Amino acid sequence: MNKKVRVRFAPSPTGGLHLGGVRTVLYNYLFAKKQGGDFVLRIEDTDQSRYVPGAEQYIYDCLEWCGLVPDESPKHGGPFAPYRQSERKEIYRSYAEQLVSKGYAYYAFDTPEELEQMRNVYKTEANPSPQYDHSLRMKMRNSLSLPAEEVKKLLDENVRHVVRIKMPENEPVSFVDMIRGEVNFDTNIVDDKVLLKADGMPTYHLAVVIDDYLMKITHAFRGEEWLPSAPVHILLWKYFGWENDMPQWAHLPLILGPQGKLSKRDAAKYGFPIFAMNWTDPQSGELTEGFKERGFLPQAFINFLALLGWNDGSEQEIFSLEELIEKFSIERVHSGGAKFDYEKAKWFNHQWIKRFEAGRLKFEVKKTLAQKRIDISDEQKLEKVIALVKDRCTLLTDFYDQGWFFFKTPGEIDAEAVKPKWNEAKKRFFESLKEELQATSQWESAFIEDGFKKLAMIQGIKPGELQLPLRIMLVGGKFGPPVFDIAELLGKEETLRRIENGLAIFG
RNA sequence: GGCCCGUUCGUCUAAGGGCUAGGACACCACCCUUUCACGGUGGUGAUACGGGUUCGAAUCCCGUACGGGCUACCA
Repeated sequence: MNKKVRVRFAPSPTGGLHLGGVRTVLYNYLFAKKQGGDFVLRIEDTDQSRYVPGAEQYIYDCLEWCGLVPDESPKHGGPFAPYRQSERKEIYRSYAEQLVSKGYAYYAFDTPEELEQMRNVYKTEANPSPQYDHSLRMKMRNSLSLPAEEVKKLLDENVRHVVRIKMPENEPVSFVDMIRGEVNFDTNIVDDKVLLKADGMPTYHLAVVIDDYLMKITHAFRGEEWLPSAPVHILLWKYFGWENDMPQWAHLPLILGPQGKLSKRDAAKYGFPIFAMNWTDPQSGELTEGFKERGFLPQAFINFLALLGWNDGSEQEIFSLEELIEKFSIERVHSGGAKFDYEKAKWFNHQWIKRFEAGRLKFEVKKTLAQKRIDISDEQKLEKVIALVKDRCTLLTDFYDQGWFFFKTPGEIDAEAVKPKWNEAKKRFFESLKEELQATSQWESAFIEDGFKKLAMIQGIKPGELQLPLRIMLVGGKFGPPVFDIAELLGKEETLRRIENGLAIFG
């Protein structure tokens, strides 16, 4: 009997979607799709104090850009709605109470101040962060330590309280991680985690177990930072009596920055993006640039993320999403963290730009140019420009630097590159070139080059010495594709105009 | 401090007991190119350390070191 594969991702709408998050989605998605299963997106807004308006929509936007569209989500709907945890409050409460009545959890009435005090009192050098656990719980104010009638009174009076799991003493917990193999813990080292907060919202620990169960999740992938709390989740599955339905776990390695874990500071310090798309914090107004806006193609973004911690064992590096789905295997995911290398990320983008036909890039390039106030009316010309310059573009934004002069007459001209070697003979050459081009009816790169070289020979000047001045006249500087290709694309009229301009400047 | 996870060129990684440890990014040189790139050829460069097990260890085991994560009414 094969259960249909269902994997889930549970982002919290607290800000930008970073590389680690996208990669987790990607691996979830690849794993599910490979087996014809479902990719479920659940919104983890269990902490309303951290909820950022707009962040949920932003997550959908990022996933859509990446091409990783969920089968079920608050936005897309599905058979297990609602998928937003704030809309499932009642469910969590009743399950938490079930746990209390079974004796696996208890009510705790300690105030934040009392918890703070506990931590200060029991803090020692050997134990810098004392935990609310089996050794201390009887010294705190909860339904285990307090007389039953007092507990009842407190509950009747609606005194603020939480539900905590009662972690057993000295009980080994082990599970098999799909990436790491068997992982063992001792329950002594984990504290009595809060399951239901005083505001009635669940913590991640409770929500993840209940929702994975109710939504029939078969595989749960998440970041390595969750490994230490895995025993809490394993125990909850057991306490609810759902052990046979527990998903298989995979804890993905972290993505690291140049010095330790990848952070927004790294992004600022080293000048590379860490979010999929631009994220503006609605509170501070602070903008963090995304890969999309930096000029990445989603195919390249997905490609390099997939390879950051996984490979198919061959030497292939360029994969489409379809190929990734076909070749992905969780067994080949690394257990060690991977440092993010922006240079390599750019290389992937370059590869994708090169492999795409000009027509396929047209839409994106047009947008990029529009941002630099170059509006395209002639789409055919744009396509030709793209075909001509794309091999030298790493980011989509490079199309501006490589191609703006096809659409705009250069204002500033790098005259210094020409003037020192400028003379009467060269002036005469360009004047006669102008006349010859004027007269020609054939306007094609090879033909122009041929005429140019013949004329140079007649006048006794090396063509090489004349190419740079021509280039400067046409584009304004020492850059761009082969100069006669530029002339062809520019058209006869514009080429002649720019040669005239150049002659006026060089004298 | 405690617990957990990890460790192959600078970076991402291949090699799951057996050739001179392979590839990619980056870097360097040469070629191509009378611009800048692309491209081509070649080069520098790694099994953290110490013990075992074995005819044989990057690979299995133990210890050490280093790195990372967790240790919240955050996820």
